[in-house]
Amino acid sequence: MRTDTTFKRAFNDMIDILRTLDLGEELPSENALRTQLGVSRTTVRKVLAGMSARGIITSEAHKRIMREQPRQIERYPKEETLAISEQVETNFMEWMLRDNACPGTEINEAELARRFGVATTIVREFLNRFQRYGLIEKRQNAGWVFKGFTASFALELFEIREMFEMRSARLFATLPDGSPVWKQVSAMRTAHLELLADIDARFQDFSELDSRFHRLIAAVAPNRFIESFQDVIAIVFHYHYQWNKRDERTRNEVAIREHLALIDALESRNISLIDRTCRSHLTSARETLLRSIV
Amino acid sequence: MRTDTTFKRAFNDMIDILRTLDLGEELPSENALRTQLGVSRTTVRKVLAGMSARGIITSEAHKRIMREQPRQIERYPKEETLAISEQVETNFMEWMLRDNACPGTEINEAELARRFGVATTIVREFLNRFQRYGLIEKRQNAGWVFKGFTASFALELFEIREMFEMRSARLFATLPDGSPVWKQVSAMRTAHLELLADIDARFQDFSELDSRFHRLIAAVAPNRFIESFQDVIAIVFHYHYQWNKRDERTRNEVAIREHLALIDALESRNISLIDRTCRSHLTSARETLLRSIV
DNA sequence: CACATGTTTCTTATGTATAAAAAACGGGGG
DNA sequence: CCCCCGTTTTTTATACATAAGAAACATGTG
Repeated sequence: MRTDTTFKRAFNDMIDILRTLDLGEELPSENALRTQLGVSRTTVRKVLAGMSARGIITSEAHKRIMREQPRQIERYPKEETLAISEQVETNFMEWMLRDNACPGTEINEAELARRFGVATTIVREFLNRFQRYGLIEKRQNAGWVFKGFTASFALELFEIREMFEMRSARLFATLPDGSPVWKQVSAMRTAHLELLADIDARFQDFSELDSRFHRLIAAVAPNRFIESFQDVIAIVFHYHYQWNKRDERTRNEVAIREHLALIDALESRNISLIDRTCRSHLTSARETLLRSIV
Repeated sequence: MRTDTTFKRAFNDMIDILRTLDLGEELPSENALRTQLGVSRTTVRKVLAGMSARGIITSEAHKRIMREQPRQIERYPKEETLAISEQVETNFMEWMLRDNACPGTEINEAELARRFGVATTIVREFLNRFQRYGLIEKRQNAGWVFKGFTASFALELFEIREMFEMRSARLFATLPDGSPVWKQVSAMRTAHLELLADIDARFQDFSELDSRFHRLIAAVAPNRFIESFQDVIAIVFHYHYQWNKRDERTRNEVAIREHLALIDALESRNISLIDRTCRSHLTSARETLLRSIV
């Protein structure tokens, strides 16, 4: 009943590993592969068996040899490497953000399960996890209510975000020169500059950089609740902007420049400058989001 | 497969409703009872059928009459009125806070299900919901890790709590005289004074009052993420202090006095006084919690 | 004896089944 | 036509089943 997405993902990854080997070369041990692929040895063995069956490697006694370069053709398609629970997330976000989904809509576990073609258990599990994002609410012995991806959602989200982010940014002013964080900040600046230099081609890479940037700032003083809130922000932005591409290039370019200003401010250790720069970035991000909600 | 806890709870509640009626009096309509009991009409009818079967009421055509006062004996025991998912919560919190459960302990869905005598589905569902409290973490394709009810958990919790609470408390300074909130604040003071007057007998009632007090403060400017965080606080305090009774009376009395001081401060609209009083209460609550963790 | 591979056992991810509860439907009386 | 009650349909809460994956155990080889 369980899908073999872990196997398929590992299989695809193994192709990349094999491509680094020469013909006739001996493969790493199962345990080494286990670490490289990040799966259990059981799955490693299944992958190796698959490679054997395709004639890509040969398994002699206690020895596996590269026989033939695997071709990209052999890869499993991306969809088959996603666990059902991940597909449900995508399906649901799409339903919510792209289709109808006006505030107050009742969410029906059974119907979603039918629509997505999965078991109710999975939908239920997803909704239970998704609850923490503040977009749905459960009613006892009945279904869920969708509260809407509304302006007030965005405002509440940003109120918290501002509290958290200002708290972390301010802490930078007190960070000693020797802290390893400064190196990461500096690397972050480089990454931003590189993206900016090639913005026309790479503007879509910003989303991931954005998330990494804000996580770096928060990580200056770890707090599990703040980190968990960043998951909320990440998922909201990821999916929302995935279906709202308006002005994407401009939007991202503006944000990059704001990030660079904030990096300068952090390095200056000037607390009032940090405050101003950080708040202005958040205000601008909030306005951008609000404008795109309508 | 599903338990009939909703029915049993409604049945017990119905006994209380029937006790307000005279013998021979006609019962309210099914719809009216539905609202009073907060369940579906299906369940109301099941309850009525049960009452009929016991001879407590008679059902003539389109008319139900009180026949006999129900006795308390007829009540279902409390345990049978709790949904399995609620029992699992209690069981789990008990396992976590009272039994072993040191940081890093691996949590095994299957084993917990066996231990609690329930289906794995339910345990899984519970863990998924419980994840947001920041005490457990999931590892892909494997079990969960208990992060420990540690000092750092308490510190992180209180860092957020302070941010949120100070934010709300400060807003009181700008609240107009006519705001209905002031009535609620004043009622809150009365409730505290009453509890204080009878502290020796009622000190255990504080926990619930505490939660209501902090929710009232937060409600001055509703934010779903803050409200959701208060659930975290509520559950942590509820269960933790349920098994840590040391100094309970003193602890609660101190907190009541701090609440009263905060109420005075709020009413004064003096922002620096509010700040000071609020922070000092939170500091004291934090220290109390830290002391009880050891 | 350290580490690699082969084998067995246990756990998780996901589907299916079903009683309980909710919701929808429908007829009848004031 | 609105509300009440009887009936039917749909959905949720919970149990159980099973393939995939992880972990534990066993055996072999340099």
